[in-house]
Amino acid sequence: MVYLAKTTRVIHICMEVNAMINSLAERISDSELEVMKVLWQSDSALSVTDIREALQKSRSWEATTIKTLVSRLVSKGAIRQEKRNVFYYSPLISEREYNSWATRELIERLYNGSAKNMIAALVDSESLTQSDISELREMFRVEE
Amino acid sequence: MVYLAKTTRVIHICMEVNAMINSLAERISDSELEVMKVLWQSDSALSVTDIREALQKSRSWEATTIKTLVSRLVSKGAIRQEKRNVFYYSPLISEREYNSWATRELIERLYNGSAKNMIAALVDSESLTQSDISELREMFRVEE
DNA sequence: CATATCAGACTACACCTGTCAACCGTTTTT
DNA sequence: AAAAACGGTTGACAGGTGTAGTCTGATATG
Repeated sequence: MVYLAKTTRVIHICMEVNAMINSLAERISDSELEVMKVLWQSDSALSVTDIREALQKSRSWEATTIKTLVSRLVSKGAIRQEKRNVFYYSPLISEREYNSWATRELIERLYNGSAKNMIAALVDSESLTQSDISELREMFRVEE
Repeated sequence: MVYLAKTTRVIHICMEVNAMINSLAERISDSELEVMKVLWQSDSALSVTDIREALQKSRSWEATTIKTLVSRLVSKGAIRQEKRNVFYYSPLISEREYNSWATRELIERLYNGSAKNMIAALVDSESLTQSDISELREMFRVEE
């Protein structure tokens, strides 16, 4: 994990570039992820209020809590803020990228880097429903 | 994640029971996992010294560090200690169980609970090698 | 037996995370 | 214009994590 204590502007820019190039050097925490999901879901940038509104149902967070999460995501280079009247936030890393990064990380951590091992484990831990399996079978039949 | 603010003894016992029944309510951290892996690899219980020896190559941790990790794992109910001359430790949760629990958790977190979505993502992020794919195809052909 | 060694307990400390309150300036409402 | 509401910044605090030092009692060794 990379620690960026006192980020100067320069370092900040580097982080952004970095985030774009190899998608994120730091983990996104559970709560932060909730915020990311909201941003990913929206096609335009959102303000804190927007985010809060979107989360109303699932999480009853105070506005400050969301603000904190958002700030942390900015420091991590996961999202970008853009000043209009108010700050608007949008992701710097796509859900797709993040998911596959995180999945890869898990595979590294637990399955010795072998995706196949993971899938095999899923199959024989009976975590897959019958319909999962048939869809997967379909998928692998078509894929070449 | 379950937070137990002021844990009373009772709650603590519940946690332990819980850990045994449905294998672990708390996450195992990265460093802790290294220790778990060593224990999983061995068929007999190990002392801290044994663990340290096994980790010699990969991690140059001080003995106290390992002891700390081991203690934390004991509190979490992930391993058990057994007094001989010295304490010997062995897993309470199997690697298999842990892996599939953690994988499930990731699927919940990122793929809306659908294992199929995760696998699909892996496939189209090109994280799978050609040989992974053929092995998987094999696997799904045989599975019924 | 005396000393050197070591295992285990306790403590520590910085950083991360979850959650929020207080304060402060700007914008909107009365 | 005064008051209310809102957005942003700072600070906070408890619990988790990475990593390790110190102390104390047991064990091994001369």
